[in-house]
Amino acid sequence: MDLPASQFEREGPAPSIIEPLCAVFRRKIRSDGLKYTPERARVLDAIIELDRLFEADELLDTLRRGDHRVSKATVYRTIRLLQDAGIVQRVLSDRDQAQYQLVYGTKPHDLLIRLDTREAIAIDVPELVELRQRICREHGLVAQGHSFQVYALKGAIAD
Amino acid sequence: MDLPASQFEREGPAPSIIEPLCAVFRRKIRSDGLKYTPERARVLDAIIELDRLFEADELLDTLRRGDHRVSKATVYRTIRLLQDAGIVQRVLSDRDQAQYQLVYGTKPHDLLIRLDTREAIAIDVPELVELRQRICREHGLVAQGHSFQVYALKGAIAD
DNA sequence: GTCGGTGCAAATGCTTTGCATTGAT
DNA sequence: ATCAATGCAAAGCATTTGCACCGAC
Repeated sequence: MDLPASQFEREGPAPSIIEPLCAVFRRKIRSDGLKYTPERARVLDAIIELDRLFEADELLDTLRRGDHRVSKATVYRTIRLLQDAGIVQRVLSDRDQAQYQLVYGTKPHDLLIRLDTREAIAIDVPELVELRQRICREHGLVAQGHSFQVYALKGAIAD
Repeated sequence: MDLPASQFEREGPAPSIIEPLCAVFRRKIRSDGLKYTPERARVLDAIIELDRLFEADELLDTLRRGDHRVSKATVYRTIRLLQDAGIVQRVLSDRDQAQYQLVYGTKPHDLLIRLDTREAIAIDVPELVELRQRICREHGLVAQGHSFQVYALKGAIAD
């Protein structure tokens, strides 16, 4: 597991436990007058298979292991399409490579991250919704989502 | 400087309202057997003058407006030094250019980020400290820091 | 006088783009 | 048959690095 991410609440179509993601993607692609190609399907498959934060690079590696190769250019182009479709989101990061995650149909995660093991534990902090509303109101804005990570250690001194 | 995916409380020397930041920087630089040059001083000045999240680019622009120019290479090299000194920290971001902020002697900043303009506003949310303590206690851990960002829009529908 | 620092330009490394060919519809 | 998609290689950017000269100590 790697560094966290911003999670946004989704708007738009329902989470859809029934409809597979690839179908959602295909529908969106076609409704834009574009074509649903095997390469695009494979990129999405690789993302689903990875099932965690990913970088374009890792996707490329995963895809290379398959029978059919997908070019770097297509991987980047597909990531962009998936972002436009609301299926993938670029996450906040302090690394040099962009990081993405699958977000379609997920709730926002708040994370508790162990600095020693880098383990990330999903936590539920309902009061943050109210908190962020209050903050936004004070600035004349409307909250769309949030990201909260707590960093911790086992048996440390501070705090 | 790898860990901080976010905002941590500083350890080490006191926040120092008396001692100017440049003096802190100079002391650190010299204690490492390095040299405190006018260029390095000017970069730190520019950061202090900007007084907000910044990108290397903006720093360069600010510096160009002055009489003495500082090269791009030196700006990047100095940012790295300032990170090592714990004066500047790279922040989580989903942009293409890295973003940094002054952190020396400051409390962790929580951020309010406008999704439309990408503007990041530092906010103070003191209750998060207590919140994170509670969360950590429930997991038998000790909090070391946290990261909180709220994403918002002007006059949007949701929330 | 010594090293380390600076500016410049070249090199990197991630990401995007132009173009000729291929393929989904 | 059409028009978008693909793969490749080249181009674009942000950032880093090599090197000759410069300056803090």
